[in-house]
Amino acid sequence: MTLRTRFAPSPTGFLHIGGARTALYCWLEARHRGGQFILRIEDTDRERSTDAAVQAILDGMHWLGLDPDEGPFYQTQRMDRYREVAQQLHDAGKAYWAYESKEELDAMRAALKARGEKPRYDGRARDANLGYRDDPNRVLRFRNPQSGSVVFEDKIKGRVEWANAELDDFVMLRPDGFPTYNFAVVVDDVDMGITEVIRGDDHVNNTPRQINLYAALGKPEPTFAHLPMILGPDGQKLSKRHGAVGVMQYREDGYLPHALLNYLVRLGWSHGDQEIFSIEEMIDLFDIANVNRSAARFDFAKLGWLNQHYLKEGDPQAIGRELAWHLRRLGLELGKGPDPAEVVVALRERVQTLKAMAEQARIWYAPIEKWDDKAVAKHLRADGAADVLRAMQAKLAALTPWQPDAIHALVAEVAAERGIGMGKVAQPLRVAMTGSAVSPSIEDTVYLAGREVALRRIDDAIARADEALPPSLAKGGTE
RNA sequence: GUCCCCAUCGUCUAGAGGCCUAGGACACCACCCUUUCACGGUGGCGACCGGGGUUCGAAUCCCCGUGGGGACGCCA
Repeated sequence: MTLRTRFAPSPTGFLHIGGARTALYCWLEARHRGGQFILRIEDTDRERSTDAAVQAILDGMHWLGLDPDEGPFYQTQRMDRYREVAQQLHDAGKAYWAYESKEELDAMRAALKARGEKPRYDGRARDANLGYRDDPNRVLRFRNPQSGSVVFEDKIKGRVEWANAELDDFVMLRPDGFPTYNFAVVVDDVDMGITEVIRGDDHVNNTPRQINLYAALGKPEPTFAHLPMILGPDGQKLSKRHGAVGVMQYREDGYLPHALLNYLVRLGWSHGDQEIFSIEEMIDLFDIANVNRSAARFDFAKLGWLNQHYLKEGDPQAIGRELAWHLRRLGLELGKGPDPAEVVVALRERVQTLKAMAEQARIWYAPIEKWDDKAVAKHLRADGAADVLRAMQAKLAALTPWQPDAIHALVAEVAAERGIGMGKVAQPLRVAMTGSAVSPSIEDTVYLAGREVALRRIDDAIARADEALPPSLAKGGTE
């Protein structure tokens, strides 16, 4: 029997970062062992499920490259099957109808809790033999064993034992005939031939119920692996206030899918001291049995480091296409500036995200918007700055070919002619090109601007140097 | 409240009784490189939650405590 894993999100929002890791592990486990990865949308909660959320999940998985071998399957399209299995269980005496109202159930739980017991269904309809009748409170409950215990070998947690006395007769079918989670999951996992269930930690205590269901159905149970949670940087449950939780938000924030995948795979799993994993290595080395037992905190700093690593290592053309997406989002016209792939090479050692890269690249696609007064005062109004700029302008106007190396040579030339340091030439020129004292190497900065723009900006800079100083900087206060 | 799970540097982790004076990475600090900012390089700071056992020997095994997390729905 080939291994089959599945990722089964409920479409009540975007693809959560924790869900993305679960999906990744399921996908890796399937790839590693030559099995199949199935996607199933658990949309039986009609109140909260939306089509937009389904699309968001599909988009997120596709962006990460976690495409399923089968699916997506939708639970709402399998209603007949759930009713069929429910009927079968009922006829075999393994499920029964119950009619308690919400109020009655609440009162029951409150009473139990008051006595220091776990709040749960007390099974009052279990042997009442109420049969089927039309009633707004009608639910079908599973007849869970009352004694003994359920034992399973979790691939991550090890041996887990659960007393049946802790479990209650959970609802399988709601009044509207829709299945509940525990029931639908088992029916689907059986029908879809799932051999290995990998899911979040929060499902461990559903596992014994589900195993009892497998037994009632007379089906072999799959193996289980429960992943520890991902916490926010403060150790609390990861939520919106921690920043991005939706996978597509990471694209907008300028992260590469590979970086996110690499970060996620190391969160709870490791292979010795290795930090960087190609997709092939992940597939080759990943083993669900080596996953940690404890929860991990999300660390944006490390994600940023990984992202920059992939920015530096990746193919500039491919990253350039992704950068183009960000440039357009900033409202910049690609036709007005350099090839994004060249921008990638110039900026990838200075930023951690594509978003930051696009913002820094703005100077090559649009006029300078912001002038750093301090930089202007210090470098443009410095003695000799105007002279240096005019000299550079003249040489740049005649330069062939228009290449970074050649531009660098001009800067060195101008500095040598005047017996001054490179910084005395590069900094005024940098401020002229960008409006600020910080940018990539001066030759790249000038080269990417293009000759026409470069010459014009030098004119502008010289004019600006003659303008009145802002009061705060008027008296020689250049620092 | 009841049940379940977890516990190594700030963070992610290595560690399967002696290889541990506990290793790596991110972050942080210092220095070097340098036309700015970065990148890079070198070095530094920094942890086995506490208490009992078991053992010649424990970060590693057991128990208790403490702390954290999860679950207890006609949500998934």
